Amino acid sequence: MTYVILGPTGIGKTSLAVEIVEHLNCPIISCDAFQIYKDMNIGTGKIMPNEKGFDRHYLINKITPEETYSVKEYQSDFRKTYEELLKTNKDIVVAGGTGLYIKAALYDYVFETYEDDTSDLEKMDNGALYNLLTVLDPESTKTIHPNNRKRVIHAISVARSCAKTKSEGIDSQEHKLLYDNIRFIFVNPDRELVYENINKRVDGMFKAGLVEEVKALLNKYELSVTAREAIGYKEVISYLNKELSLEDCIELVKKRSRNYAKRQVTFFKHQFDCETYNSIKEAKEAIING
RNA sequence: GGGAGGGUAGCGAAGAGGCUAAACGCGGCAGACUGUAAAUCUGUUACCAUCGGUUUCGGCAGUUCGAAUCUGCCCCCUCCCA
Repeated sequence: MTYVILGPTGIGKTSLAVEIVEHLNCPIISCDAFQIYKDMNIGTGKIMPNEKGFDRHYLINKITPEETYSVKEYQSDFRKTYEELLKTNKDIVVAGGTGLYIKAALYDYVFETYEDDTSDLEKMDNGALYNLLTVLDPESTKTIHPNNRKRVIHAISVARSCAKTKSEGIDSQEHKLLYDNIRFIFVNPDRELVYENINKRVDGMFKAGLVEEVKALLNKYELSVTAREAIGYKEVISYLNKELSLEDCIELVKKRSRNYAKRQVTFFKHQFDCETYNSIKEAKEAIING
């Protein structure tokens, strides 16, 4: 059986996963867009080598903060390690907060390889972009909001450089799980509690030396566009650039983490067919008792 | 004690007689999601309700067909001079 543990940031998913994995004696595949980076530890809440369960983890510390990474890469990394582990393990735990990554890994999503320079598109305004999309891939126009530049640009880019347009690609998929025996376990505690945990956790990160970690990171690497998006990192960078006071920086990190947790809940709730539990404890019992 | 400026929805902040249940920002809530996803974007946010209705802009009393906006008194806050 594969247990996919879903839940908003800061509720203790990792420790739950470790307990389960110890109990089941099985590996755990992380699904986290930032724990995949080496040397980004404190801010991502990553498990460390001296902690129990570390050795059972896959897909953490896999790449360097200089590398750009996205769903497509994760999808292939995940499937490779998952299928390999499946050969020798009865159970596998998948845990993480990056919903899209999990979805793309487990469902029949297809990402075509392509290269396209979008600098011409970046210069256009939303209206013009949307008009262009209407010409190149009218179907996509139904699901992408005109203000969502990022997606409009991407859809145009796919339409002009791939064999299929984005909407055609999606149409040709079956929207089915690729693997059998998967249980989606969604831990969804009361909002108030989640926010409280986040606030405490962020304070803890700063006490544990987040600022120092970011300094060291900047020293050692030229951060990639994706790596520098991490909450907790981008704000500390602003602080180091004197664009923010320490106090405002901490508050911002808390706020963005809360907003993020909210979005995660929405995604999990609607994108997966899952069993929902109000607490870590309940989720754990549900898994262990079968 | 003298002078000046203020009190507007959860917070910040516009509005200076009808077009205002009240701009905008933040926060909250809800939602979308197929290549930056810890990203990007949308809706909603006095109260009750389907149309629609009810009560609001420190308080009270006025002026007016009509007041958050004008007048009087009162209560708070900030700054300056004593």
